[in-house]
Amino acid sequence: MLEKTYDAKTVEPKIAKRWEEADAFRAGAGSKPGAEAFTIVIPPPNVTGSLHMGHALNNTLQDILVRFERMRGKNVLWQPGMDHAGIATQMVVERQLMEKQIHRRDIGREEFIEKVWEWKAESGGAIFNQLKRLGASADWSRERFTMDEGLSKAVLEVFVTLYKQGLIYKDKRLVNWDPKLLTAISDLEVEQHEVNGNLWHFRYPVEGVTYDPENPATYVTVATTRPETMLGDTAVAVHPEDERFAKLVGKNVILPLVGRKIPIVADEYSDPEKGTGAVKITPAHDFNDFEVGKRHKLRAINILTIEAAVNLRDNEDFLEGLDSTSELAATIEALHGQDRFTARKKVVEMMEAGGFLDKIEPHRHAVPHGDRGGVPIEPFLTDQWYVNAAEMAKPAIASVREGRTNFVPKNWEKTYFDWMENIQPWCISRQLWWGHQIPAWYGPDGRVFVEKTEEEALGAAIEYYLALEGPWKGWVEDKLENFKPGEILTRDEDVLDTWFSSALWPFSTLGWPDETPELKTYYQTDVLVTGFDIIFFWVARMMMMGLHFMEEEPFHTVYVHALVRDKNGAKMSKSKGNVIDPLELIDEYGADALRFTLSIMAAQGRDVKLDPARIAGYRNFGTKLWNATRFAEMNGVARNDEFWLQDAKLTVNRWILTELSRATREVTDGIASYRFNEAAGAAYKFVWNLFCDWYLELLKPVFMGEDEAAKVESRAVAAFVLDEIYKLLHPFMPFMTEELWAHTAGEGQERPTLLCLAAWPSPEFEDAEAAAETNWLVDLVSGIRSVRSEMNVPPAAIAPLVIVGANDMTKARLERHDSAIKRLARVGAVSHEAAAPKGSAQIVIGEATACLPLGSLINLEAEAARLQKELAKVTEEVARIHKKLANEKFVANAAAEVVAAEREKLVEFQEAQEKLNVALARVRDAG
RNA sequence: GGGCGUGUAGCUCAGCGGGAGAGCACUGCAUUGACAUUGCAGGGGUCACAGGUUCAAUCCCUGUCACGCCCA
Repeated sequence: MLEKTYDAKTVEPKIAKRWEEADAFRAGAGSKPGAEAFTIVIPPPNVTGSLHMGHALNNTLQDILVRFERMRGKNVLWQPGMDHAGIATQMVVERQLMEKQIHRRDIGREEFIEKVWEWKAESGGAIFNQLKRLGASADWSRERFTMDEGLSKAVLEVFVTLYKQGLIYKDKRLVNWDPKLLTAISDLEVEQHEVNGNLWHFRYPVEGVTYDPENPATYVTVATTRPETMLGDTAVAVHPEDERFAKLVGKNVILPLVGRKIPIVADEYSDPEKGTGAVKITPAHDFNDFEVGKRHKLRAINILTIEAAVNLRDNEDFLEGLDSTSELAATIEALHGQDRFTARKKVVEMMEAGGFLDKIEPHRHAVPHGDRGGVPIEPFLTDQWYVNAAEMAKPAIASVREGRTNFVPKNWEKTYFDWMENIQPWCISRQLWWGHQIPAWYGPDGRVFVEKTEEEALGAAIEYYLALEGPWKGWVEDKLENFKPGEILTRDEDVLDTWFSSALWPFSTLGWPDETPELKTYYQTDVLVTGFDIIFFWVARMMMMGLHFMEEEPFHTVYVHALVRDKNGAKMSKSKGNVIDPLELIDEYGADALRFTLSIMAAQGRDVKLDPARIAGYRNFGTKLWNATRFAEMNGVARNDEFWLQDAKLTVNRWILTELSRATREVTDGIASYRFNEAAGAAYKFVWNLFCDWYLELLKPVFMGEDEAAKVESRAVAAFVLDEIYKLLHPFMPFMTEELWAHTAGEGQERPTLLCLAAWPSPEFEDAEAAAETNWLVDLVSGIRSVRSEMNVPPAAIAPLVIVGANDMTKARLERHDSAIKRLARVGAVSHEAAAPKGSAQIVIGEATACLPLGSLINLEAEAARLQKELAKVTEEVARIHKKLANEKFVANAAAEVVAAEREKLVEFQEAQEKLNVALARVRDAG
């Protein structure tokens, strides 16, 4: 016998163990030979990560698909794994070392990387156990990590191939530089933060005239949000059509504090409406200025160190072309080595002291911040490696355009296209230690050799230098003769962006570049389930890499789910303190309740606002099913393979089987079309509102009755329907359903298979007549209950039921369901009369009127009011439909079946109207 | 500024061309028999606003207002 309530805490670990021991999630588990493959690769969580609500939703949806397809007999692989999260992981380990006062540079690269692996072995991948607690049925035996040997091999292969194809190259450009983490980051890793700043207005004196702050003709005023960058200014730009400055174009101004002569150029970048209309140009420290600089062949003078401190002394770029004046010396003395924010204050002070500060305006603007380091990023001129993303995007755009890969919901395509069509070169090098070190080696003259191994690079280098009649030939020969070939090349220190390896995930995890059987079977994968926030980071890049190296899209469908927010719609964030920990929810309500809530709320195109009260509600749903099983068990419901469902005779049984078919179709279609909320909703309604509320209630009189054949049939049917319910709910509530499945195997019997490997239901049974009859019964019972409640009839009171105007079919139905009606509607003897007895409450049901002679219990006035209200409603309907049908245009234009349906409705409402009129007259008579 | 999305019951949300729905909350009644993590019954909505298309609009189109997100 089942316990009274389901205890998730004890059942979940037990079931998890059972799955594990059965190896139930192994790729292809339970499938027939030659079955169609179904593959999902997990969006690899960060090795430093722990389960948050986004993961919970993401993995619940994947698990639903995977469990569903597994039960449908497909050869399923859900490929799990993690990415190495270059910056995040390095930060974690560095922080640990700092606690021991160790900087990574103290121990060197090799030892540091060892420390990272140690950290990973100890605390990395905690998220997998959390995913298991959620019930995720991935093939854990195939877990992959982007830094694994195999995946690293794939990274090398891809890098070298793309380099040789000219799609990866090294370039000197402005990058987003994180001065805290000391690495370049990609555009996508930059967040814009609105901050309160200032617009400082500086006056730059025009060359050749005496500067006079009172005379605007002697200077140009520029406005800037970053005063310290003025040290690197190499021009002032004005709009070509701005007449105010027309005469100045071509002249020079003298950069205050520095003394550099810089030109005034005409460039459309300058916005006459903004600031003063003139803008200072610092090509080395601003992306827009960099472009202006290119157009006007301006110098780019870098005046910052990698830590974003001012760098002037001994800075050749800066000093070039400057006279060593005392002003310059003072500037260098005051600013060299100052942090950018300190320097900003000082520059402003010095400008003010020199009379060059015009005014300061408060100004709110967006400042780019690194998403990991959290400090403002610096546009910084460095050498980095890039992928020619524009070229690789072309086939990836075509795939979506031509429908070989589809976004669900479709509107995300637009986001994808917008980004892909304006894509910038992808900066893939990072100045970190943790990651895939770039397979590039530099020769003595700086020439780069890109190969998979150092040996190959060396081979290529030797071949190159020996063939070259130049100064390095002898040098190389010397190294070779003295057994020091290792000194010929120096490896590039940088590593690759983590997303570079993640982009290979759908095929690198399957063994590529080797031609493994897994690769052959499971690529192309089927659907990628992910949040919209990584469409750019990840989805787009997988598309590019998959198409380039596999010549086939990595997946045919991208299902994009929403964000999980708190119940007020706010994004969950640590700073707001509104984060809900899914593990706490699992502890409190069980994994099934959390999963069911997330899936029933996962409507396409809308965020999930999660209120824990909802989870409690869906936990109750589980309890309901649990108790339904318990009830069944108490009444001898058990699997009976000898009973042939088509032989069922009782209307209730034929009805529930019909409804089961309907629910099965709804759940199946819902999952298959990624409408998880509809699938879950259909299952919920069927189980609670049909199976529990009506079917089991209708069986009670059967089980308490004398008809043994009816009992045998009902036990068999109820057992069958429960089995099918477990299956339908299994993708949503895997733990409880698996437990119930095992529990209901039958005395001393075992199920031939775990539920997670059982065959998905297929709807077959249909009996429209049984369905109609049961609907009638439900209407009758509900009607009587309503009246009783409104008349305040005590539940214990039993009234006789008198039927007026019943036809033969209704009479037969009343007889068939006699005991059920008596029990559920709490009525006594059922009889037929020509007219309603005096003092009756009356319920119109089809062609008949059901009367409850309540005698003294009835309040005639209240009953009259009740009937009046109902009559008013029906009359309104009659009028509405009447008007509609009287409209010739409606009859002429509307679909024939719509018109027919309206006519039918009209007849029904008119009948009800008549009956109600009679009933009302009867009540008034009695009064 | 560009793009995407959302305004439906007190709250959270489905529905998206032909009779306004769910869960929670609320009100009344019910407690030895599957389940109080329950049952039965009930109250509650000019479906943001204004136009338009249509025989018919919560649903389609246009505009307005409000809110959210992404990109500049």
